[in-house]
Amino acid sequence: MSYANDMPTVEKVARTDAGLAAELRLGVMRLRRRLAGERHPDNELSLNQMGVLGVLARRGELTVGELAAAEKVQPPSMTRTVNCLEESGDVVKSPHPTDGRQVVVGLSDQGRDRVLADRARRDAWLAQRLRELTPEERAVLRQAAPILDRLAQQD
Amino acid sequence: MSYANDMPTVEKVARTDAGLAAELRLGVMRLRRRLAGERHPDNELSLNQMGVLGVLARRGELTVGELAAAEKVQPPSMTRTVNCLEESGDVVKSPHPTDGRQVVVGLSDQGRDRVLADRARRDAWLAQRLRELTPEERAVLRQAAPILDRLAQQD
DNA sequence: GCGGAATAGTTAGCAGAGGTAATGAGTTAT
DNA sequence: ATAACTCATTACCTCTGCTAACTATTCCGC
Repeated sequence: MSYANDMPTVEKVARTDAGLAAELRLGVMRLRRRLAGERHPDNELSLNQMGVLGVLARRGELTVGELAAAEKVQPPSMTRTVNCLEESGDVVKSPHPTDGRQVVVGLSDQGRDRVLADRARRDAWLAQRLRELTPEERAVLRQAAPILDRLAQQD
Repeated sequence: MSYANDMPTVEKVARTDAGLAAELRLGVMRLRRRLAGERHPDNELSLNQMGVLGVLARRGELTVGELAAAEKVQPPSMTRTVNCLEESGDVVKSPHPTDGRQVVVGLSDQGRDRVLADRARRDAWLAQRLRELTPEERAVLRQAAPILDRLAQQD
């Protein structure tokens, strides 16, 4: 564990909750920025679009509202993302069978293909970095990932 | 450890590096989104501005280029953020003593006051959530925070 | 059954934060 | 002295999020 030595940016000040909050915030913001930047030319889908396709791949067809809740965005934002995905032919919108207000969104065949191919490329950078970590560090992140997501899910 | 049960969004698929990458990406993106939203009215500084003030508070005066590198953004983006902070009186720009091309950015007294006051408010939401975790979970995040930041730092 | 409240989605408009390309000013090297 | 490079800035564009306002549909109370 020598990584703290050459890291002037994040010192070991995460002792208090406030300190941990600050460190976590910085790390999350920077990592997300890097992730957004690591979008090769062959990957025409944005991070958000990939996120939506990923949720659809995991959970099957969902309504716009459910997608918005899952991704923790407001409905209008999800409408835009879904419209964009529909235009590119990756998702299909269909009317809800019993409730005429709702719209059901599902993956198209193209979208299903794409989510696999693009996910591999999309996560290549991060997966490569993960591979460069020690097994212990990976274990920490493996435990941390669901906690992070849970933090994001809370009201 | 029962949290995985009521979390359909993030299953325990983070066994492979690719799976971990995907989970981590989702968690980071969602948490960052929540963080950006949790900005009370009395907090007039944006997340990025806070980030820059935080770096200056830790590392002292830096040039625009160094700040851009630290926050992993392109120089023009940092110029804009710094200009905004200068306008609000939180940082001071001064010419580099030996190199006329560079611009040195430092915290003003007001900025130094503000970084303390606002950081407390800014992290209140996250700190509160952290307090609701178990000590073990906090320990995981405490280990994870520097790893996340290190992932973001890598070329 | 019908009229008002609630809900789902959309549209319109705005702000923040990021990027690239081109420019200007200053420094370094030939 | 001039050519080449570096740092910061300017100009412009994109993406992604938000709120507010509107439409369409459903649900509820009478």
